[in-house]
Amino acid sequence: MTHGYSIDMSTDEKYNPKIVEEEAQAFWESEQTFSVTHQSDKEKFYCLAMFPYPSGKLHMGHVRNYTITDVIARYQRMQGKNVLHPMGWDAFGLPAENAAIENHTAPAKWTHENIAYMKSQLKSLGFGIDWSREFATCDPSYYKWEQWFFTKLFDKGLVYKKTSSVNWDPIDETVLANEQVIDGKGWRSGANVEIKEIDQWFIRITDYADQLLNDLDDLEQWPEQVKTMQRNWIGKSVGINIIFDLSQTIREFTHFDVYTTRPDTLMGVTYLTLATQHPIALEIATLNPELAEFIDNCKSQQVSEAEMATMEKLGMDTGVVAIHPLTGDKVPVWVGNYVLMDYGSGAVMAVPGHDQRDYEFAKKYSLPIMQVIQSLNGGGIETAALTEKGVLINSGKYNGLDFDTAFKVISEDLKRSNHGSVATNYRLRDWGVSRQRYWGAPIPIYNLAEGGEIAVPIDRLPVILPTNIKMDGVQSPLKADKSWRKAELNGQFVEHETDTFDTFMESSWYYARFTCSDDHTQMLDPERANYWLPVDQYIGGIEHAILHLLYARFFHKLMRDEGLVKSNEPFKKLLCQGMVLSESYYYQSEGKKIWVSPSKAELHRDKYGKVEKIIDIETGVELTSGGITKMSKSKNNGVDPQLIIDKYGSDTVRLFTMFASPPEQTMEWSDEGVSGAFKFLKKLWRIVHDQIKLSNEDVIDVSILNDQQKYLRRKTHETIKKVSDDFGRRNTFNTAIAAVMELLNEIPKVDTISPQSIAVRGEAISNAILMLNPIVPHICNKLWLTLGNPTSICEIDWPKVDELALLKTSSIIVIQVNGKVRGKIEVSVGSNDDTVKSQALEHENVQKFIAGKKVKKIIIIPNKIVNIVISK
RNA sequence: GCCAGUGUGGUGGAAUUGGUAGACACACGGGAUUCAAAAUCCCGCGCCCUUAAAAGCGUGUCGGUUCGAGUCCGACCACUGGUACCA
Repeated sequence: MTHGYSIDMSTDEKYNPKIVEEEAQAFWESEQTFSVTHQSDKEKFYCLAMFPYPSGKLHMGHVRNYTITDVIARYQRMQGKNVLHPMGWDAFGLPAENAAIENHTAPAKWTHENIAYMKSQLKSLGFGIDWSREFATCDPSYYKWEQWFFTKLFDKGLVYKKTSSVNWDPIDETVLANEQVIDGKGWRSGANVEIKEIDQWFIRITDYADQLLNDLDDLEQWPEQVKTMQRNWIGKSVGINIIFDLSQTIREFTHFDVYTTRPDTLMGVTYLTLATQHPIALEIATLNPELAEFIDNCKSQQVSEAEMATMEKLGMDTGVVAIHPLTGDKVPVWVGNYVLMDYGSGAVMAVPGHDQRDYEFAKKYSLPIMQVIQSLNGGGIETAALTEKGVLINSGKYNGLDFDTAFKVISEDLKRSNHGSVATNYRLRDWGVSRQRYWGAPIPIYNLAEGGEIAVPIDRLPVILPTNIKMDGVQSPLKADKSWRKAELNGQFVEHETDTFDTFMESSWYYARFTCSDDHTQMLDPERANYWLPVDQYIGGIEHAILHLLYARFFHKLMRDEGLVKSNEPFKKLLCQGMVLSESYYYQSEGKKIWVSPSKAELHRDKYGKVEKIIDIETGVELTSGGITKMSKSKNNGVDPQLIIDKYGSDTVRLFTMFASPPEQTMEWSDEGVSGAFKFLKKLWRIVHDQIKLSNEDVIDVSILNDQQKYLRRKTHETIKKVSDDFGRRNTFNTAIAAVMELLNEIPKVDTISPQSIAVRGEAISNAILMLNPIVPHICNKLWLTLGNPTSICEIDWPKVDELALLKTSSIIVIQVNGKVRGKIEVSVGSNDDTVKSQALEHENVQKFIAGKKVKKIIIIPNKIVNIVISK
């Protein structure tokens, strides 16, 4: 270590984090402090962090996430609750396959090594975790129950197989994840990625769309932004399915459907667009080589929504026309690359006058644009589509109708002629759970020789993933292993399904399994699951706001309907923490940016403390700041938590992480901030050791306290009040820490001689230690004993506010003139408004501003502000 | 593109319900202690004018509501997360 200590301090008075932390951790381990069992007589609190993917070692995001969780868990424990704080591993996934190819090892080996290392790191950070409940999702004893549950869903008809699109790498002959497609090319092969249609398994989440939407209203302790995102994602809309007849029959096709939420614009339809894979489009293409070529070219695109929405929209006239269901007019039918066959009916109606994307498409291909809605401010459609709702024009008998009436009348007319009906639609699509990958839970299905599928019988579960394999990056070892695929059922040959589950399956129910992970006879033990669930506080990254949280909510409802749990929702209170950022630095070399780790950058500041020069300490090269960005490999700006733990100890890392910013915001890493946190812990250590030297036996007698002593007592209890609110309700640990720092800064203002002063100081210090305990538990564990307390701080309750200590006799009131601060006065608490008014008007500086002006009115906010409003 | 956020001193951030903008820290400057340094302690620290006090300006930009706006409303700019196969 590079830090010095006061020379006059004896050995045990030095703050040595290594000794203090090892001692505390050994104590918790030997006492089994954090192992819990369900006790129906005690109030429970289930505190859960999103479990980590075992990628190798902990990163700062993990440290932040698990520190927040641990602080809340320890705080709730001090409230006397039975706190469950478990941990496990989200162990299946793509990175293990990539690492396996790179290192020529099996994904299982890599994963288990990572788990062992990361577990040791979590222990060294002093998190109060009940490790007896630990599991990894790649354990057959875990995914067995997931497979069992899937077969239940299969029996209930909630599971089905259908064709859907994937990114296909034609060189590696493999399916690519969206993140493996870079600029339209496969990341490994560099081949142009194509869209391919394959058969996949789906779970009917859309059957639960209404529940998932409506139950959001019951989640009072979820951030509003997350609920809004989920509502928009589910995207419930009421519209009309409209049938367009073809003017001529194409093979067996006489018509097709489109869905619209704007039937009021139906008279403005000037063309219709089919997906390139629409059966009618494919049929027309057999006789139209030009169209066939267009459709073929459209294959070279990706499946991601962002890509679909931003790519150039291309289309082609099929030459076929459809009949407008209201007017009987002929409407041209186009094929477009921006309509996907997977979603909805694979066809859309285009109203370029009132939809911006249609407008741009119509301009590009010189298609007619019609205005059928009148603008409120009289605007036309010369430069852009008019998307607001309004009164219908150019719509024949519908002219003059507003949106609601037009919707009703037009839908009735369509219904009468059997050309449409009102329909509720969701943006949400069914959950595709098939992955054409190896490192996942095998989907428990037998494919029958004569076609069709059945669920693997319960007595044959789990379908075990072979782990002794080699990966080459081309084909999944599961698909390649012919003997694994073979199976026999009732004397018939059947084949195991070779697709594995989406890893969101495992992360959708792990929180429930933690309540009873030792039960190998059933998926969940109802007694324990219903005692602990729902999770009282769930904590994880905002990046999971939609997918993970929606799938987990869905799974919970599925488990409820299977009779496994009683609650409707899995997570009562949700906290989404922000990302961890750090400064990045680079220099230019041969036109390329070479990124240098922040640990190698030396900052030179001017006399105002502003950075004026950055030097690479290894090469002496001058560096440029690349800004503060998310810690990443590509910018070489990651900070390894282990290095900081080794240098300063876990308490310093925990303190800095909690102090740097409130949990929901992004957190910026700063080496100076870390050493500041360490400095504070040394100060805390010294304050306690100075106090015990004062050797005082007196207890506080409130009747004999002087003003100074009363002030410190009030500060102590104000701080307890604030910190309790910050921990329990607001989850703002940064302001809680700041409040304790303020309290400690007040202590030196009280003398060290009078016994009552020493007692009041002692009260402030003891409470500060208790309040800091959830954040920096190792040092508090030690200092609590140093203060002479006989029992461990783990057994002590959270401090209580003495309301009498909070009473004040006077308060400072700000005087404003026309909203600007012009002075301050001290008034006794309970003064009447007239007294306050006259005192305010007499204030010398205020007089300067109101002299010769007419006072129009005076606004009084009790104990805070007097605002004198004068004419200008 | 679409959905959801964020923007405050040199820096991280505070201001919880529309009521003193900058708490608490970091950095920096000055001082004490020291043979010297580290560590520690004390003082100062939004900008501008100034010996000082007072005034003026100031929460991404422009506009609005209000006695009073960082906070509410409208428009815009920049950045971030998600966008269904990264987890």
